[in-house]
Amino acid sequence: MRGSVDMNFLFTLGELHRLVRAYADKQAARYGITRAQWAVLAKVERTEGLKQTELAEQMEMQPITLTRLIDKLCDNGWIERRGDETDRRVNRLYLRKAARPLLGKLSGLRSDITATALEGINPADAHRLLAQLESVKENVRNAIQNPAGEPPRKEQRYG
Amino acid sequence: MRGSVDMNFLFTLGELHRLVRAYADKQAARYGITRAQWAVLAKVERTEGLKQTELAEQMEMQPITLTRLIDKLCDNGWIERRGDETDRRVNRLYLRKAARPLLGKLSGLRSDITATALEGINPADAHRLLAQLESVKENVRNAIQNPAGEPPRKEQRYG
DNA sequence: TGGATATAATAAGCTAGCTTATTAATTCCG
DNA sequence: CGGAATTAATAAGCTAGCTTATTATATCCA
Repeated sequence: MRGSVDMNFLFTLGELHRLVRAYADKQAARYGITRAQWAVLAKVERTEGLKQTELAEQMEMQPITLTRLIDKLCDNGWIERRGDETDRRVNRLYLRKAARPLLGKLSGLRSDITATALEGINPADAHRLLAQLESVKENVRNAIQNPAGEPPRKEQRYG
Repeated sequence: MRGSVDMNFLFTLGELHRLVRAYADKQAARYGITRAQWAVLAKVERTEGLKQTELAEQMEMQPITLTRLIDKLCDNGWIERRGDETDRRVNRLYLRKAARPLLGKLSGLRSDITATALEGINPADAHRLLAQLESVKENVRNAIQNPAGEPPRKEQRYG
C-alpha cells in the first residue's frame, strides 16, 4: 500500500510549485521576464520555427495560454511570429537578436536555481528524481487522454 | 556537475504541475470544488481552529490568496470563520457538518489520483520521491528567507 | 466542386497565484 | 497612559492558468 503517500503527493506538489515559482519569478524579475515567459523563450531558443499549437502541446498548456505569453515576448522584442508559407492559419516562432544577451543571463540563472533547489541531493539521486517526475508526467498525460471507464479513442483525423 | 539536470528541473516541475492540476481539477469538479479549495479544506479538517495566517504559512501561500479560497469554502457552507475570543483581529477556521460527506468522497479521490500519478513506481521509490520533494521545498524556503548575499535576519518580534 | 468538418489562433470571462496598500486591533515602551 | 510599531485580514489590480466560443483557413468526401 502507498498509505502515507496518499496523504501528501497531490498537495506537496502544489506547495513545492508555489515556492519554486515565487523564487524563480523573483530572480527572473531582475531581467524583466517571468518564469512562464522564460519557459516559452527557452523552448523557442531550442527549436525555432515551431507552430504555436506544437509548442503548446510540448509545454502541456492550452493554446490560448500560450498566445498571451507570446504576446508579451513579442511586445518585448525577444521573439517574433512569422506566417507559415503554405498555411495561412499558422504562425511560426523565431528568436530576435535582442533575446541573445537575455538568454545568456537566464542560462546562468537556471543553473543557480537548480543548484539551490537540489542542494543536498547527490547527482545520481537528482537524476533519478527528474526521471521519476517525467514518469509521473507521462502517467498523468495518459490518464487525461484515456479517462478510466472510457475506451481509448483512436487518433482523430480530418473528415 | 548536475549537467543535464540543469536543463530540466525548473520547467519540468512547472509542466508536471500544470498536468496534475488539470487532472485533479477535472476530477474534483464532479463535487463542485477545485483542487486549490480542496487543499484548504483538507488542512482545516486535519487541524480545526487554525488562524488564517497560520494556515497560509503552512500552505506556502500569501494570506490574501487564502482569503479568497476561504471565501468560496464559506459560500458553499463547508467551513466557517469564528472570531478569536482574545484577539479580535483573528479568524479561526472550523468545519461545518455539510463538509463531511464531501470529505469522504475527496479522500477516495485523492487515493485514486495518487495511484494514477505514481503508477509504475514502487512504494519504496514513491516514498523516497516524496521525501526528496519535501527536501527541495525546504531548500527553496530557506533560499527565499535567506537570500544569498544578505545576512540571515533574526526572528522579528513586537516592538 | 462545394458543403460539412477540422484546425490555428484568438477573445471573453473565470480561478488562483502574486505585490502593494488599507483598516482595525494589538503590543511595546518611553 | 498613549504614541509608534506590528500584526491579521482584506481590497485592488496584475500574471498565468483554464473553458467555451469565434473567426479564418484548410481538408475531406459525396
